Amino acid sequence: MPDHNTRFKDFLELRGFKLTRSRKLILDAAFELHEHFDAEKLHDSLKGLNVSLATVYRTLPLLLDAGLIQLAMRSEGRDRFEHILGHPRHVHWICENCKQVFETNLDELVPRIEVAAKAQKFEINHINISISGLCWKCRINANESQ
Amino acid sequence: MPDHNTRFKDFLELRGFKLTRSRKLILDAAFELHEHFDAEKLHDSLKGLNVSLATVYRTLPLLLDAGLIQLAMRSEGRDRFEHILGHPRHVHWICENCKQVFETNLDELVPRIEVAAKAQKFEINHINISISGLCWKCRINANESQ
DNA sequence: ATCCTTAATGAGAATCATTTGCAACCAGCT
DNA sequence: AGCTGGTTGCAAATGATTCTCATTAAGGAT
Ligand SMILES: [Mn+2]
Ligand SMILES: [Mn+2]
Ligand SMILES: [Zn+2]
Ligand SMILES: [Zn+2]
Repeated sequence: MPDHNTRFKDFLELRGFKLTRSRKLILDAAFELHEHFDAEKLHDSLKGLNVSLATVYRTLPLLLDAGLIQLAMRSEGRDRFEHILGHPRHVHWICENCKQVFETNLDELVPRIEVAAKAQKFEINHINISISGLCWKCRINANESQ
Repeated sequence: MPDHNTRFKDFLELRGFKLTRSRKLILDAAFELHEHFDAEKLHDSLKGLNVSLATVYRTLPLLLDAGLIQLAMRSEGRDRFEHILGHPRHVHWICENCKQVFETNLDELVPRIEVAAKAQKFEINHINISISGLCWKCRINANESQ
């Protein structure tokens, strides 16, 4: 059984929640998508399995609490998530023009953040760093057309 | 005339937009609020001045484009903004329990981010760093009750 | 200062992601 | 197999944000 499955099982047990068919399917779908996803995309990937969109919405907070997924960003009016296990922490670079999202390693920034956390006795649960601007392709186009 | 006023005027002129009564009022209100605000709070601070909420929503993107305000965070389903001029860049530490927001200086992290930006030829427009977890007060309470 | 053109506004309706109510269901335990 | 309280699908509700449209008012021209 994959790591994330046992982790979800343990989490639910601890909370007194039940491991249901829908929850299993949603978790697996979240780990089969190797890109950012919103509730609807996750639901689409379960087409034909009779899992309701409402249940997807209800399960997302559980996966968040369990530390299995995280909110990657909010764009175009929707929350976009990504699964965590197996994906190292990273920075999101979002091009305001073409909306593409690039990722870079976050490790080098973490020690400095942890120092700041210690200074104020803050217990870090989740670090979100997103940087918006123009990707190199869109910079070139912007220069050409000016 | 305050710095932000001339800046807004110039911005609107450059874009061929008009400097209207409502826009002036909204800008001033945004700089009189010295805390994070959402559209409704900004609108409330204009109570009695006959500025519609729709116009507040329409003006927010202008202030963003003009670099006068920035999206600080999204919480409880609403976008929260803050004015920029006079406020140095900072990290947001959000307590998941009491929802309080703390701020720390961001300058030490910026050089590293800029190196990463250069490496991928990304033009930074806005850096957003928010860290969620537990503030020191809520950590104590969490320990006591366990 | 008055005209003119056209963008901007207020008010309310519309949109749409997310949440919720509820009756039927089912996971976990005896 | 029988209980029981959590869970689900479905549909309706919610609420932040956007849009429509008739009316108003910037601001350049006269
Ligand atoms: Mn990512
Ligand atoms: Mn702030
Ligand atoms: Zn781009
Ligand atoms: Zn707290």
